[in-house]
Parts: sequence; structure tokens; C-alpha cells
Amino acid sequence: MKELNPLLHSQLRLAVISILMNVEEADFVYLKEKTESTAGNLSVQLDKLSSAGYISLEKGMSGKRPRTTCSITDAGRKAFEEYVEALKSYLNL
Amino acid sequence: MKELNPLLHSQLRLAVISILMNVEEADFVYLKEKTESTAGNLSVQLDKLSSAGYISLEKGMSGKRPRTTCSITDAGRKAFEEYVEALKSYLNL
DNA sequence: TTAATAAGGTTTATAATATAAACCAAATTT
DNA sequence: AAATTTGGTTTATATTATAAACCTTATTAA
Repeated sequence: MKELNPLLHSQLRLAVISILMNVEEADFVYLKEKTESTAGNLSVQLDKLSSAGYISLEKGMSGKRPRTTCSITDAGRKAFEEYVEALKSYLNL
Repeated sequence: MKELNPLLHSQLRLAVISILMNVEEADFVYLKEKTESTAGNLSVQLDKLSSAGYISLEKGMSGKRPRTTCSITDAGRKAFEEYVEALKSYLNL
């Protein structure tokens, strides 16, 4: 049985990556709403994905308010695709 | 985004359930080899699946040696199928 | 014939993870 | 100017996964 990348095998991180696979970029607030996570949890998980090189974080300003935008990297895309392939062997798809 | 049943969203438990979906029954030793897990870890995870009613454990004897055989229950089948459906929404399948 | 090793597990301790609570700074509202 | 909101981060806690240590019976070796 194939290994399931533990960084992706987590509900919240998987949700984030899954969303980012389908959009150019998404900001912190949007991800928080879509995933229904707390800010703290999301912040931690985004950092982990970023440290792994799976996403890139741009921390800037939108007018006078802070704004963090996230986008998936090539490494993230690849990791996700490999994860999906591995999972398929478990799901009988 | 749908919730991913945490009892199934674990590599080893998912592997066990996945195997049991395809066979009538499987014994402890077989599952240990197929999943490449340690006996301790497998024992713990089988208990969790059993406590949840997802699998049934028959602890008997094969000749003079103990033998635990496992099989999936209807509840386990249903939970697995729901888990797969939920996951699909994350995987773009 | 008993000492060591193996088979088939279980129990317990530890390491890793996920999660939320508490916190912070700047902006806005009352 | 005090209170509240926005957009987060840091830290503490609860949960989980995992392996190490252990147990019992059977088998093999000395």
C-alpha cells in the first residue's frame, strides 16, 4: 500500500490545497470562510504548507488592512496529484 | 466542504477498511503484513474500528495458536462509502 | 529439561498533530 | 476615548498515531 503524504492527509490542509488547485489565488479570509476553520488553526496549517513549499504566501496590505494571499506552487500541485493517485488505491476508484 | 470521518481519515485504519471491503475476512497477521504496520499499532486501530462498530473481531484459535479474524460490518461499509463520497469533493474526481 | 526464541497479540508510554484559546496591532464605530 | 471589529499570530491543550515494552503459549536448541 502506498504512503499517504502526511502533510496532505489532514482535513484542513487538504481542503486548502484542494481550493487552491482550482483558483489563481485565495486570501486568508476567503479560505477561513470556505473551510469553516478558526483563524488560529488556519494560520498554523498555512505555515506548514508554506514551509513545505506547497503554497506561497504573500503578506501585504489591502488599503489599510493586512491581507494574506495564498497560491499553490508547482511542488504543491505535484504533491497533491501524487496524493490523489495514492489515495485511489485505497478507495477502489 | 464536507466533513471527513476522522475515524476513517487515518492511513492505517483506512488501509484496513479498504482491504476488508474486498475480502470476506482477513486475519491479524495478514493485515499486519499488507499494511506494513507494527502489531501494537494495528491492535490499537483494530480496537477503534471495532468499538465504532465498523468491523467485527473474532478472537479464536487456529490449532494451538491464537488467531484474530476481522471482517467489515454493514455500518463499516456505509461509513466507508460516505467517506469516499466526501473525499471526492476534495479530490476533483 | 530447561533455556532461548518465536508467534500472536495487548498495554502503556511517547512523540506528533490538530485545534482552539488567548493574544496583538491597527482601524473603525459608538 | 472607550469599545468593537478586522486580520491575523503565538501559545497552550487535547487528541491521535505510533512504537516500545510486555505477556502467554508454543516451539526449537543446548
